[in-house]
Amino acid sequence: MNVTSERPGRRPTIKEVAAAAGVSTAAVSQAFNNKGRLSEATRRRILDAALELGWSPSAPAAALRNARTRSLALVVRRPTDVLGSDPHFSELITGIEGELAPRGYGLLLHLVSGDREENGLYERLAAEGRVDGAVLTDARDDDGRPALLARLGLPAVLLGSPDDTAVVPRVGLREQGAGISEAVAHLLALGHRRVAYVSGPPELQHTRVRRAAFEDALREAGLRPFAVLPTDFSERRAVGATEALLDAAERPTAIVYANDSMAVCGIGTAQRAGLAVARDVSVVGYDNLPLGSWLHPRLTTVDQQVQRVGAAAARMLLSLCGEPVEESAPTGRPRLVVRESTGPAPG
Amino acid sequence: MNVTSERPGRRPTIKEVAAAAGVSTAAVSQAFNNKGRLSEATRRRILDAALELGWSPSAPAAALRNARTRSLALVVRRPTDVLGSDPHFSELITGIEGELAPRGYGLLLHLVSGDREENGLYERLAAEGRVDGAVLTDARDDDGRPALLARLGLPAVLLGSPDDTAVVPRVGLREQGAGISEAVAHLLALGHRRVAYVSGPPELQHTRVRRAAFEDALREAGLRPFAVLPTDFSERRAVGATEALLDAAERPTAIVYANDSMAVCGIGTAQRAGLAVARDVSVVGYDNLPLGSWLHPRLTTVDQQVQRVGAAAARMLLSLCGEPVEESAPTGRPRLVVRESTGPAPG
DNA sequence: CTCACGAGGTACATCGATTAACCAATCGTT
DNA sequence: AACGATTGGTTAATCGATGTACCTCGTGAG
Repeated sequence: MNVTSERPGRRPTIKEVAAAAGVSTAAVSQAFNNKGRLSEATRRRILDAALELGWSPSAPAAALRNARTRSLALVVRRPTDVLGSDPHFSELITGIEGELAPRGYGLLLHLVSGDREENGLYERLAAEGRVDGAVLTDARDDDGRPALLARLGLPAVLLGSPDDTAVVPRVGLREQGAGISEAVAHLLALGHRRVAYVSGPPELQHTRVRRAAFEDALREAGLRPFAVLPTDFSERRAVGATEALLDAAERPTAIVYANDSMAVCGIGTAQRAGLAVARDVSVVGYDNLPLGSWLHPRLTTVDQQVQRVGAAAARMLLSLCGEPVEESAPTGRPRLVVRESTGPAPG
Repeated sequence: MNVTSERPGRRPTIKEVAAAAGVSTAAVSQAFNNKGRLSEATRRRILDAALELGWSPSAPAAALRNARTRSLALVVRRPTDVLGSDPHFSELITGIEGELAPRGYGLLLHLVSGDREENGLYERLAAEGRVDGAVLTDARDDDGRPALLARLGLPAVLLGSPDDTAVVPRVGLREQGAGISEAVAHLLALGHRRVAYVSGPPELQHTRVRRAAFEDALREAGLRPFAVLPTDFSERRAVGATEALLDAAERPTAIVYANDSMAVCGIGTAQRAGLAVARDVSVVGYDNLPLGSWLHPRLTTVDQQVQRVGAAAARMLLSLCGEPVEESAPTGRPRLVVRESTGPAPG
């Protein structure tokens, strides 16, 4: 461990490694990148010397030379209120990082509050050459980001219904509506007839998909939604929507929420109103956050495997960046997880 | 907008800007860094040309030249089970990013599962010169990271009880135990005498601090803890500890948890056991996650302002990296937030 | 008139790694 | 023995921005 004796902060350079191994810097580079032609003996000697000195190629130098930084951007849009986004993004990041880490890639995380800020950030990241690509979340209708990123020449993937014909490939589970359909079927089988939906922000694409699935599933059973209330995913709106529903003359016997966080708010609101969840009113969430199973009653929800989708998105993006990765689309579809927050329709 | 006509992906370089402005590349650099001596006229001409071409200095090139990347690392250790860490880190990241973004810094986020992996990662980040510094979370007893980072010459701050004499400065609220003391006082005032504590992993430093505060506060009232049960912050252990406590012959009338996530699990467990939280058993959490106020009953908890601490840590670290930032220590101390999960001791 | 000086810029080396082009042995072949 | 091919490397240019040392004017003083 003579490493310890080195003056801290002084990083060794390729030159020193080359000197230590008695070769040229080119040889060192070749040894590390498995290019060129080196005898197994010298290759080993070089790697040993590098290990001894604790050397790794300087990322900025390599990035400058190769025009590739080996890091990807994830920009998280965090509107006014936090609700719902957090655990979702944690899962997503877990999935992404799982693919990046073993390949030596880094994830550059940014939080923004709005449209202009997000776009400006992409411009800057591209102009500065800070990242090789970006993961776009929360596909919106009339989403300007794909075009922007295309113009910037920055590889990207968008999370949403699969569609590889688009400017920017989309990664996600197929049959996005399936989970909601299953949820409605589950409720209908329990005898529910007055079913309401508390949706997310209208501009998000998945809001439309889920809402349509909800309405279609009811229509096929010859029913109409009790109500469909849009929210901005904030606690205030989630609580407000729930209160409005529960205050109705003939209140719904079941409420489906566009995400788990709102469902939790809904459960709290119902309980505060003196109702027993599952017995008086059934609640269904969406996302299958761990949180859902801590509660009493445990939340019936739709699992959409955010983590696996994130991993698939990362692989797709890496592949777009020229990395040798097989880009396996995420298999399966959103699935209902029946727990305790749903029960037979009252009365 | 002749920018649109450019071939995508072809980033302009400083040379082109220099040519466009009719000056040397050195002048362009000086204009952007406010160094050297340039007339106001040429400076403006250069900035205009850069804007026109959409140029920003290449981050890798600048990093190579200056030995500073303008990005910081946050390594999140994510053990077996996720519980508790997620929302906490979301808050932390929010606080950090709020300071980094306006200064053009980036946050490189990594997830690791263990000790060796975390240390190896720091070695690599330092060796590759990928970051200028790192934020260390979850101070542990016998924590090897400060020494490691010092050896690597990588500036760092550690979240925990303030202590700027240490190898690596620590940033956090003062009087870390105050929140727990307040919680115990609150419970005692409500008439509770059998109070239990469900703690976090023993190796974490805050576990010891909070536990000591808990025991001290009870001792001052001439009482002893009903029990102190350690956990690993997992749902399983949180539920298990709660069940053990509630199964006891003379069960505790109040339980204090080392974080909100476990408290939520505890509430669920108590309810499942047929108990009414606040009436039959009081519950106190720690962290003041948004989640706590969605529940019914709303969670009484300790606010430790993770976001503000994160911001302070970021400022401290930026300052260590040579950035002109005033490093204001986070003011205040952990405070009890009384909501609905605590009530008078039963009968 | 000449020289020193400052204002305003420029030329060039440099950061560390990569790679195309090149070169010196060695080997097998006829 | 002579020659092409192969092996195992090396040399030098390059990526884009930055900073030091230097150069060139115009001006004011002596």
